[in-house]
Amino acid sequence: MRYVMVQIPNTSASAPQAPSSAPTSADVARLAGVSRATVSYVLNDATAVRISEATRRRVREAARELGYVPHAAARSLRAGRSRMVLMPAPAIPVGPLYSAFVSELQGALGRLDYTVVQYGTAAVPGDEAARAWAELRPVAVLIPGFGLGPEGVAVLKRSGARAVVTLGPESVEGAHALLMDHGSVGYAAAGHLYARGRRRIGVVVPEEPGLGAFSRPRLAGARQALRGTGATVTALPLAYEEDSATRLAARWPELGLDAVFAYNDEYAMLLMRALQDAGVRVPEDTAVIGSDDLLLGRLLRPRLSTVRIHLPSGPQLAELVDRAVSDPGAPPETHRVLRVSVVRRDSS
Amino acid sequence: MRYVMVQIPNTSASAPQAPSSAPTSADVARLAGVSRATVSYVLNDATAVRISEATRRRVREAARELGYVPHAAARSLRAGRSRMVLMPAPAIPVGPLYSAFVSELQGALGRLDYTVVQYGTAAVPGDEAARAWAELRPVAVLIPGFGLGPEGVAVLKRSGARAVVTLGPESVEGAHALLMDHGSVGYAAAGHLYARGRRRIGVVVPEEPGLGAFSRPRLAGARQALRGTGATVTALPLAYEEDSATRLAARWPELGLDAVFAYNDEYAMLLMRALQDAGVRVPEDTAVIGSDDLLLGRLLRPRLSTVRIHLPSGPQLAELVDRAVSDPGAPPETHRVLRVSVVRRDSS
DNA sequence: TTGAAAGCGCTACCAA
DNA sequence: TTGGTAGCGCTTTCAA
Repeated sequence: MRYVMVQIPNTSASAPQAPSSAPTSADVARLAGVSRATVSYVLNDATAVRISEATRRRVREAARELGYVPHAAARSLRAGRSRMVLMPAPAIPVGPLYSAFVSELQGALGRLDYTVVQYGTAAVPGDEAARAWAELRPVAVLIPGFGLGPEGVAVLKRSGARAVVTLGPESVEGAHALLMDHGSVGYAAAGHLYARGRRRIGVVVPEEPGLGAFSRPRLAGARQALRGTGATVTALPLAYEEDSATRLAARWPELGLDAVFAYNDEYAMLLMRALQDAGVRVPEDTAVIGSDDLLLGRLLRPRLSTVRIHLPSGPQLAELVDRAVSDPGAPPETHRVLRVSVVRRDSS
Repeated sequence: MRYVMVQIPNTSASAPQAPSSAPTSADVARLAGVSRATVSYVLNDATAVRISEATRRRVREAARELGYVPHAAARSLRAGRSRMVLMPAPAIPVGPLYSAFVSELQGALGRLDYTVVQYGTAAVPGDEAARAWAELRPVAVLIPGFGLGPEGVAVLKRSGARAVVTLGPESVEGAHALLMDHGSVGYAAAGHLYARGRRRIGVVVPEEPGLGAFSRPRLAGARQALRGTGATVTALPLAYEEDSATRLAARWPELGLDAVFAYNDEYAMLLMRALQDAGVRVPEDTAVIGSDDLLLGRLLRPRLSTVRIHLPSGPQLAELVDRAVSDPGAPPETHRVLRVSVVRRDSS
């Protein structure tokens, strides 16, 4: 006859509250000497049932003692819905403007009792990614940028997302849209330069991949602002490196430009320095304007003119999300949220 | 006799695949004419069972047709574990350095088949937040910054987190630690200034809340570098605004400093401009050094000296996480990951 | 005032 | 090769 070693599971009676695994509401119930239902009532402050104060205390005490933490997945599985708002993290590093916006938005949604989660998207193409997001069954999805097609929206909605909101250059069929038309940035910049008497205008287009989504519309906006005026627009590819700026500045005489919209303040600072080093006077020979109104831009001499960009307020967007969640049947709203204003300093 | 209008639920036989709710594996099974078990086998490419090619195709076809997306919560509830790595989003807007690091890390973890999720923490105090994170039952938690106590770590572990890793200034009982000792930044900066012959050294301390976690150790590091040398260290509160810098620069003569470590390149640029405007010559009267090696710092004249900070590589950290998850019993590792090097340019 | 039990969607064991 | 089924942790009727 042979004997076999058997490992006794440590949830046996001999080890009442083994720390090997997370305590469940059943554990709490056992310790408090009540049913699981009662535990649920107490911990969720259910108003429909009346539980004696003594029982409440016992349950709370037991939960605290065990370090009970409810299981969100189990809860939302049972409930059929969650309070998770999913937001794919932008693939490219994004500036302080956007960071502040996201942070404010998270706060506002948190106050409405949503849990905001940024999904580390990496570089998965649109409708593929939508499936991954849908697996989490978020109640709402906020998608910065673009790359999501109507098909992706449908996947999300079919899997229970009650609100899909895109924050990007164009609206997508079936989703709410916060239109951030970067064309207006280029439009404002070019309009300003034209008003200052400039007629041969360069527009910096970053070579960094991933910025095309912003730079293309900005260039197009500049073109549109000058359409029919006789002024010219020249696209100027530029990498975010000193070398690249130096090379571009060296070509300046042959380009014959009298102004440049440099995509944003960082590229503007880079280019302006290179131009000055190459003997181009700013703003006399060439006017320069950036965007984003970074503090650092004000430190240069001449102080950098810029296009200030106003993103929507967090509470405002949170409100939209909440409304959409409450009434998923409502037709998609489209808001143009990117407001823009020119801040003229000394470089233009 | 009275009649009552009854709304026929659209999951009835008359509407086989109503889009009202997300299709489940049972729906797929029904459409394919197989059992739910078979659906699970096919869609998960289970190797333990052999399913005929014809059946596989039928199942796949049905899933595609219904737009079936598996329910992650149900899956991990059943499995008892998830592949979610949770990372609280830092409360304060953080620079490109850190963004790049996070992005790289996400990629690396993604390649190891983890799902990275940034939890919008807002400003919940440490051990309170830990409970919220624990509700999601992540398999690992990466905590940037600090503010989490041993109690929080325990909560996370008890609720199933197999790896808890802190990325911050000090290690926490029970958790793996990637020690990012910002003292070394101050140490390197002050050491450099001393080696350049400076003896009365200012250290900028940002007034912005939330930066204290970085600025305090940097200041302390500078003090430590100069301990016993006879050189002095003066803390210089500075807000990230032109006014504040102007006021500080106005006090410069009375401060009698011959060098300043300006927290980082941004504050350094701000202060250097103000100093120059106030007639202080850089580096002759006062040497200036920042940190982070921003491109923009090279654009100033004199070019800004800086302390370059090297964060750990994403794959390296991903490896650590994966190891910790595989072997949760292993003792916590502590790695000093913040490497630092001085880049001298013209301002020091 | 409390408890028993069903069931959310999924996977894995065991039988057929 | 496929199906039946238990059960993960939770909430919520319905009964007692």
